[in-house]
Amino acid sequence: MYRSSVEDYLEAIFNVSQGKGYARIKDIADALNVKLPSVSKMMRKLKSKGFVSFSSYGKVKLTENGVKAAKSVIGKHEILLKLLKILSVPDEIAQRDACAMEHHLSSVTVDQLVKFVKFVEDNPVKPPKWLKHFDHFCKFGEYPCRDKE
Amino acid sequence: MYRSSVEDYLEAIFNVSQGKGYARIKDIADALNVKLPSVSKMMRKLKSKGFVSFSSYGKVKLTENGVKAAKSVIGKHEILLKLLKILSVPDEIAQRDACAMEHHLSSVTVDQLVKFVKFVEDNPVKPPKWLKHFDHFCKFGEYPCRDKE
DNA sequence: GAAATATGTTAGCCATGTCTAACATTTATT
DNA sequence: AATAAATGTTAGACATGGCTAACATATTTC
Repeated sequence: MYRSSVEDYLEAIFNVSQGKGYARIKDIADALNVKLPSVSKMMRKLKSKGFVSFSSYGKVKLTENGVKAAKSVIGKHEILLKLLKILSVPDEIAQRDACAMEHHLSSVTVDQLVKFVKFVEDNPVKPPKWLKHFDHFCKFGEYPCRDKE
Repeated sequence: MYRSSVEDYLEAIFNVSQGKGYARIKDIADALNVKLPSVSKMMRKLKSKGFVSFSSYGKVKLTENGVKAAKSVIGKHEILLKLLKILSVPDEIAQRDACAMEHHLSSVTVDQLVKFVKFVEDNPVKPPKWLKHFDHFCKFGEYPCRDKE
């Protein structure tokens, strides 16, 4: 596979570090489904970019900037995931697609998605009536009734 | 840039061929913002995959399979574009983001997006009430009124 | 604590897709 | 038709990110 990149690594390191406070090369390799040397190589790059601190055979830790960058990626992932779920994309597929698309979302779009998800989640009526209509529309291909929205 | 790939080329060839019925290497290069040799090289690949027919210094034409593949990419692009526009992402940014994400959408997700867009577009009330509420929510950060959806 | 196992590193290769420079072919211009 | 301009090709380089094989260091386990 050729899709992984700096952002995937940051995300993986962040996730793997939860609790432990650091990541091992192996953890990252497992998380991303790549081999150890690929991780070793990438760590040099990440270090040179100031995203991680680590020395040979040691623990990988995100720097402050690394955490910031990781959170940004994870934020995109989460928001895409929420959107896809709202649109009734099955969980597993939503996960995969969110993962694949997260690198390509501009911040403007992210902002809009955030607003949309908030709009849905904060709606006083849960779930919002129109969403129920959407569910119905998905199942039957037509509106539940001609004058609801 | 490193993001272009077979799918981008197919899309570009399809678009450029509209009307003329074929594409020149230069057209494609301009459309994708790459140099001529990059296109030459990719054409060999596309030809070997059976997506285009073309011979040196000649015209590039999509094969039947090429057209099919191109249309699939373009479909994804369009549906993403529509979704982003519904969510009030500015046109230019929606274009760029749709382009960047189109390669990563699974067909299941595409199906859902198609349904969602259809749900919005076919709604008897135009624009749907909830969408107007969303607009309001975007502008003011709150619902227009406590009992509408 | 010595041997076995697990983890990490280095070196070197592969594939993708980009580029420039040099050369080839077409097409347009005069 | 000869020259100039535009377009296309080839060769060779670079960067990214993946891999295997061989070696190095840690960690277990006995």
